[in-house]
Amino acid sequence: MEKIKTTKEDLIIKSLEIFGLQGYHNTSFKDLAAACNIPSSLFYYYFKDGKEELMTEVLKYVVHSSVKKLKELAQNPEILVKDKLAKISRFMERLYLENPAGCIMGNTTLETALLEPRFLPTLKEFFKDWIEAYTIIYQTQYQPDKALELAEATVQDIEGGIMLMKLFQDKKYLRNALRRSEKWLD
Amino acid sequence: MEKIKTTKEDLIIKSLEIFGLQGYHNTSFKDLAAACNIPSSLFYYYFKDGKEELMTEVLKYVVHSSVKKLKELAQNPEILVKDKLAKISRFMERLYLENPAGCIMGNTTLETALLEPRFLPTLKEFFKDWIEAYTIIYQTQYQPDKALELAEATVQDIEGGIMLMKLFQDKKYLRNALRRSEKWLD
DNA sequence: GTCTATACGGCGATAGAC
DNA sequence: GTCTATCGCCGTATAGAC
Repeated sequence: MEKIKTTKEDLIIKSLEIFGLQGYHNTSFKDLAAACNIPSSLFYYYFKDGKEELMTEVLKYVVHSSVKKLKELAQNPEILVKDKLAKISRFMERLYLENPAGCIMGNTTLETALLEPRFLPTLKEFFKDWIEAYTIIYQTQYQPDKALELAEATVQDIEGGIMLMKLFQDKKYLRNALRRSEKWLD
Repeated sequence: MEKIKTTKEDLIIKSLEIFGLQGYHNTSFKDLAAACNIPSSLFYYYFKDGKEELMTEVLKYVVHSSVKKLKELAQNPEILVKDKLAKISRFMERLYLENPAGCIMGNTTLETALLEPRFLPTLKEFFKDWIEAYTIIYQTQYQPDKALELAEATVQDIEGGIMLMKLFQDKKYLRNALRRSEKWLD
């Protein structure tokens, strides 16, 4: 019988949700503590530098739980190229389509890129890896330069789609972007 | 000799700049007051409901000073269709290419769409008008449905491009999006 | 219209008991 | 590891003199 205890990862996962919904600056330890059912001071035991350190770990968690898997999928030689794009689209739909927060990495980029240098490396890694995953796939039918441009355009289209989806509460913007991303291969 | 006095529009324009750089929640009246060289309490004379009302007027100002002009341009019968797209691209470059804040409407959408219902109508109007402007132009060579989809894709591509430009400090993302927007016509 | 002064709450952060 | 208590600061907002 496992002892039920607070783990760092639990705090990160719950904080991820709250930061996604409310944004970084607008979220207080009181909000996070309420969601985690702990006193807010306990966060300083796990994250001694406070909110900035917590958010850094939240962003790193997102990188490792999403975009790293995307890259593995893109590099997997046992999957047909056409199927890879379909799988990535379904992965995106699972991540974003039912998530009112949208993409926390996009949110945090626009909110903090000019203000919090500590988040930049992780945010850059996220988008770099994401673009790389698409580039790998597009390279099977395009020259490297063209594949990179298509990958960048796809990521931009998707992030813009998540923005419009959040604003208009209409899933078509993300769905259409994913459809367009698949259209480049056949 | 005009008397130098504080006008509501001066406050709005200066606040627009600060909100763009720092975000809505992270900007205090102290920040705004310092930038405007007035005591922060004076904002309550011009905007009795405080920060929320000020931001609402900032967003309305952006709609009227940018996207409304874009629509006029798109509808102007005296300009060649191909030139319209080039003019819009140059308009976008002027607005965003040298602006570290990026697009305040995109920033504010991601930061507040779930939290501040008062901003939603103006944010929606901005993106609706922007998409409409492109739709009008694309309709000269495409069916209405296809023109709308191209317009939505263009706006998504540009907003995603502004995001990546802000993150990587590289103008290519926006430039490429604008180039792609022009590629659909000839 | 513009200012000074201030109330009041909430924030991040720390100390220290258990 | 987890808790209670608390500190000092900064946020929005208001009162009222000029």
